[in-house]
Amino acid sequence: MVDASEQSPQSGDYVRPSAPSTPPPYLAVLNDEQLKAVETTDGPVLVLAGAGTGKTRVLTTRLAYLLQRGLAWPSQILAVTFTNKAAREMHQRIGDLISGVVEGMQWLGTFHSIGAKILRRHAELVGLKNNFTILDTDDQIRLLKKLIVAADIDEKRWNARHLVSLIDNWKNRGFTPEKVPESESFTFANGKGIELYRAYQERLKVLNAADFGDLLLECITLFQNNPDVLTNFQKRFKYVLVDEYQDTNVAQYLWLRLLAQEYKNICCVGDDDQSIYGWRGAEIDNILRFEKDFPGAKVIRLERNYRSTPHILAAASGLISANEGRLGKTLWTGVEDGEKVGVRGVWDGEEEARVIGEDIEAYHRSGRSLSDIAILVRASFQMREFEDRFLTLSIPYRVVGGPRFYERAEIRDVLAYMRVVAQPDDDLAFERIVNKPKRGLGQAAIQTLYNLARARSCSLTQAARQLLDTDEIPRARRALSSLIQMIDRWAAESKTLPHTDLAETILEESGYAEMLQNDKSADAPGRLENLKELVRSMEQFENLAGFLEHVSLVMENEQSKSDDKVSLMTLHSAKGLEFPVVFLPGWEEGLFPHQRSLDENGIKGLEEERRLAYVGITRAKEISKISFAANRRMYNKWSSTLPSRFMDELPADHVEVISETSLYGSTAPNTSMFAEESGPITVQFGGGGSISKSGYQNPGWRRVQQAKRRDSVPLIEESANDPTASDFDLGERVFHQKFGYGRIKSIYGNKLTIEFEKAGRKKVIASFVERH
DNA sequence: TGATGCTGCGTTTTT
DNA sequence: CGCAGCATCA
Repeated sequence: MVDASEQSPQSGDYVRPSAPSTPPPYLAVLNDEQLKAVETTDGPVLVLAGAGTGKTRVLTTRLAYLLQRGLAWPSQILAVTFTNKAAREMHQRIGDLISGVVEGMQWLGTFHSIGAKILRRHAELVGLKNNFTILDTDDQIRLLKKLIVAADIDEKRWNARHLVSLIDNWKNRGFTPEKVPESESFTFANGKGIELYRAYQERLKVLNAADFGDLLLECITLFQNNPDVLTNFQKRFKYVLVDEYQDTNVAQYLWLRLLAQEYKNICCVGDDDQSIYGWRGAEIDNILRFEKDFPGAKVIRLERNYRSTPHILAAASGLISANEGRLGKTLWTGVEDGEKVGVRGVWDGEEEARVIGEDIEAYHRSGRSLSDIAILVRASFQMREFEDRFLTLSIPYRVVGGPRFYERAEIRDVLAYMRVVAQPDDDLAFERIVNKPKRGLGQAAIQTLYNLARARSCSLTQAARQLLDTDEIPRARRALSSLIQMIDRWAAESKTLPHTDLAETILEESGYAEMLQNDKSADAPGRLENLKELVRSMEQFENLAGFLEHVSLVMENEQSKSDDKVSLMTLHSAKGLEFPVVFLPGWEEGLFPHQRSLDENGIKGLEEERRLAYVGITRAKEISKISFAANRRMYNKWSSTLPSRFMDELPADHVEVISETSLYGSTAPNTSMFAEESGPITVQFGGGGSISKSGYQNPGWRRVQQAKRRDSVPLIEESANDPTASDFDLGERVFHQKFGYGRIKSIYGNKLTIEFEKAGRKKVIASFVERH
């Protein structure tokens, strides 16, 4: 075990105890723990890398070290990441460290790209051809919809989207149809779920296609059924490196374990406190269990933080310590002082946006770049108010993680043409283009095609070829024939023609370009422009297959970071980023932690939400400002909200209450600083989650419990749209816990303006005052 | 084949 | 409330 005590917070600069005679320069920049993580090359290693502790540096240096010490050839190292961005960054940085070696690193990439690579080499062993298509969620839904209808199941009751997530879930957990547990077999359409899963897998084989889950699961199947193939890979990979291990799912774990079996030199880097993707299959237990899963594992903690100020670190650490299931780390920094984490209550979302906007303007005036500033929200609907505000203030901003290029309809259409050319059995692509542009191949013709394909269990293009030899479809025959001829011609040309030229040919000959040119709608020119962009982007690829692989595996969403703009994004997409100034709005019960997370996943959900909060705070280098609104409009209904329980979990010493408004009173001391313990309390979101069993005892939590007990019926207050909804009258004399006696001057929904005898005019929530 | 009206849904998102 | 997806009709 590694003892963090070895390096005390005081020893900022240190001398390594037994430095090798000539330490390579790239090792000299590491601290003790980092160095240990790099030099511990034998056996399983878990590097627990807290936020901002130099994780990427360790990963890349370790790679460089392995290579430079001659411990492995570039081709003998398997290095996996989750995102293309991370893979690219690693690639880049290794190249910077040692030139000329990166080209040989064929096994550096995302789980999915490497899975696809392995699968393509041995596709025939799992019933695919090596040019198989990779389907995205959209394709999956369309395919499953058909299977559901074909199985005579009411698609409205049991919708395809739901089944897709079930199947994905099974695949994430490493279940082929045979292995799905009995207990889960009835979760869809009274037990037909598994049948559909099986039918879906069969259909994929006919279509010569794999979905994302298959890229790993089929790999595992391949390894299990073909020991020789597995052995071959095991012997190849002398070293295995895994980034963001806390995000791995069960299938990925199994995959890794199989591959690392021979040498057992597996190094996983991650942070259990930053596991925020449980909802899409990430299994936090993978990292928690590491030492059990890999006997003899060494655990190295990176705890020195190079990003944030002590207050920010302490606030985040205090918050996350409320979680039970964690390995535990103590982050520290050599940096001195800095601002406390700001916490601010506002009236509503609009005010929140206004106040943050003012702050941003002030920071900007005092010389900060806008690109130093980020606003991190829990849910994307929160972005709107900020966008509105930024527009009126003309503050330039960028939304990170918007709609994606490859998801646009016109792009998908043209890609479908290319898919059919590259892989004629790709029915989903064929269906997409068969009558686009319109060529008179309507419902009836397609149905005939479809029936034949099903009967022969072949693909649509194969069925089409057979149909053309008959008199089955007299009317559409000519159109179908010419379409098939076109596809054949393109397929032939694809062997000689550069793929960009082919793309242009397809655009012209298919009539797709013409269709857009004749389209008079406002966005048609933009679509054409997108298509040109698509063709341009193909240039950097060697061939059509390479390009298509890229498209299906890389949902690129790069933005030029160079402009000076405020960043607006969700907490999820902020992971891995850092900003000098971070605003964290919307810390309200029900929104954050999100009610749904609590309802569906109980305490596990709550802990994941808390990790999300931790991720949010730790994005900040210098300044971090949290806020919550007392009222929030969702789906155009006003609701009063309670401050997030996470607010209560921030250690008071590291928090500063910013109270420009006298919303809840300004003198509230520490922990339960915002809540009025008196007065009837309404909570926005309903539902009694299974979390009530939890042992959470903080004030915020207790308040929610109280509220639930008090009025067991409606937890949702939705009357506020109606200006007369409050049961107070104008001019009525009321009493407020904090402000004393006063008279109501105006009423809007549950907001009252009251002229207090001592405190003056204040806006308060109706439920916080009582008649007098 | 296109337009129209209705219903249901509304957290996070990569590959 | 606003939107997407569907069904229905002309």
